[in-house]
Amino acid sequence: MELNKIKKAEKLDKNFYTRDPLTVARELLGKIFVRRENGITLLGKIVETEAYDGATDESAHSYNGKTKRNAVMFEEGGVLYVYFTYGVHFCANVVTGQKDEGTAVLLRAFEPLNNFDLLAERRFNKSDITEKEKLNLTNGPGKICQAFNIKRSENGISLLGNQIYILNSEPVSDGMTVQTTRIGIKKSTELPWRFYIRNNPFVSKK
DNA sequence: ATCAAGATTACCT
DNA sequence: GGTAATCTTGATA
Repeated sequence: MELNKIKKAEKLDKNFYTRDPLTVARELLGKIFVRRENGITLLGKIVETEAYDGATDESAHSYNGKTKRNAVMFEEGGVLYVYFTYGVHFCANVVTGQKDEGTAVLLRAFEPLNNFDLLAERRFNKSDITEKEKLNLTNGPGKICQAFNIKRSENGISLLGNQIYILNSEPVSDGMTVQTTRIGIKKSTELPWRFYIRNNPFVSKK
């Protein structure tokens, strides 16, 4: 079965994460995000990402330097940066680069691969969902965190541990990769730092 | 102490 | 297409 093959893939290592955020954002497409809790393993294929770089990018949380909120973003690549926004949602980022650079990749959408009942319970308070609702499980940064139970307590967690990590996969070809401008920001809107897999139905927006 | 804004989502017309 | 929901943080005083 396909899932068994995925589970045997290798965990992405430190060297993957300590590169620049644009490269990591591009290469994270197609990789398998793993969330383990209480013996349950949730799997999601990463289909949409955005890069943020505090050095030049006014929309990055890290642009104005380190604060209590964004401190994790300044750690060495390979940890998870989780923040709370609009009083409602959490968003999860993969921290990239070297220590004190303040770079990260926002995880914007997954294609869910297993445990659809649990994901549906968390998102819609029911396990039976329509095909349309299935597409709405993890097609946005806040939805990912709700479905995969990522919250404050996961901020700063290492991606090299066994609770949350990412598995390698075949690279997504250039032809299947779309690079465009980011969503939901008001500054640095011209930067083409968003990546998604072409024609994937779980991407948050065309 | 006060206040505005926010890397969003769901629901309304 | 418009907007309410809901709360934490960081800036300013």
